[in-house]
Amino acid sequence: MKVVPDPENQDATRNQLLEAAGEVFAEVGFRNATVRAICQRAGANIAAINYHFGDKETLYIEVLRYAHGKALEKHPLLLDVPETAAPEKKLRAFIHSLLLRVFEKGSHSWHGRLMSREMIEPTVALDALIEERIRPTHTALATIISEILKRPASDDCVILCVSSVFSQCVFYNHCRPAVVKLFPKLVPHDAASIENLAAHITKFSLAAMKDFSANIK
Amino acid sequence: MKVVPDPENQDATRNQLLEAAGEVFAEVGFRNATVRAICQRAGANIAAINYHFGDKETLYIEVLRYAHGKALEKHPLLLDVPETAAPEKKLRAFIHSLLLRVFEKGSHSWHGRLMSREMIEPTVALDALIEERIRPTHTALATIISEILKRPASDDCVILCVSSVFSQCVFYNHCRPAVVKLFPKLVPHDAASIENLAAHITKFSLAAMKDFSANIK
DNA sequence: TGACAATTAAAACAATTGTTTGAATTATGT
DNA sequence: ACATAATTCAAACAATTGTTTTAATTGTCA
Repeated sequence: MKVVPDPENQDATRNQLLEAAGEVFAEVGFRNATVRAICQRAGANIAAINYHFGDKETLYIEVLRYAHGKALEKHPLLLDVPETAAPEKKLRAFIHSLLLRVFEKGSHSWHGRLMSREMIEPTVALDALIEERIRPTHTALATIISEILKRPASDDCVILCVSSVFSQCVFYNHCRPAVVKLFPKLVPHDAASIENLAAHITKFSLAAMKDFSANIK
Repeated sequence: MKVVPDPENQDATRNQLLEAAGEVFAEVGFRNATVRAICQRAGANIAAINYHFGDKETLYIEVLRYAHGKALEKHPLLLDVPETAAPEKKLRAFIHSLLLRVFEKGSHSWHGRLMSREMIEPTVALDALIEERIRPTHTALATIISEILKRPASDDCVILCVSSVFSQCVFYNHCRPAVVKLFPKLVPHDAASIENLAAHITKFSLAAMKDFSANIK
């Protein structure tokens, strides 16, 4: 029987495989990633993936789930903002948190790229990713914007503004190579510049929506 | 010696390879695309790619160049707007043209996806793509926004707004699977709905920037 | 027509892929 | 300490990859 003596070192190779696979998948994509490269980076044997996960595809699905949990655990949807705060403050916190995930520098900087790849080259893991991760994020943003525009969250106008705000944040995830090449100084490099970018997107969007709620009859 | 009797049917297989390769590369990416699948779709022999292009990578570079030319030929940067028009009208025309390329339905609908892939998984073709295609596009947009904000095109504020506008358009290129799944009715399906989306992005951005130019000292 | 270049065709090549196998090793419970 | 389950390991497997080769076919000009 399996006993659980030390949950820390439990399944050590399994966790190392998840970490290594996350990096490799983010670097070269699912199909281009070789199990040999992953196992080598994890310091494991070639057969380790099939033993612990069954096959390469199951490993990929588990990696997405793993990265998902780690990312939201580190940067919750809203940072330090009470539920009763003004929607404008919530919007700023939401944008800031999303940008922190986009520009994550730590050992899990690969999880953003992993999501971008899943958009461009969907796999069987996409549906779960959308339902478990992206939809809750959009719902949270839609709630905030619904308050700002004073219209129901299902309103076309709210949905369009959600996309407008969201797109400005994930833009740096999907077009990083171009942004780095065209506007190097636009790419945040530390916490302060991430906050600056969050300030711009917040200001830009609030100004746009202020005009919206004023002009719409 | 090679003679050129009929420039239409000249290099027929070569063109068929370019078209077929464009579709396949857009569908599954460079590494996942097999020369067998491309040649089969082009109705050519397995060895045709190596004969006409040398190798698979050269074919890919040629495909990007080919798609680039076709796309801008069909949808110029500015649609039916004179050089002397108001910058607000130019902005609307620019956004509309960009969205037309993003939602292109014709036989070259794959070229947008090809660009998205190049961002996520850069190849040797990326630098040329940025310099020959993306930089001119951004420069055109920066000129328009520079007029609207009445600030030099090199101003940080202008650059940030260029990104804000641009991101709202290409968002539908990079996150199509999620948008289709989360807000199906948001995805334009004909010329009229593309124009509606262009109207929203234009209105959203103009409202934001109007506030910008008013508040910045 | 006949010689020669251009193109197409089928087959085979070497390299790499994910996966499986079966033995060796380690850890665990009594 | 022993028996048993869990895990690791090296080797090999079958399938697929881009490319090359060599012959057949087509087209072109003298």
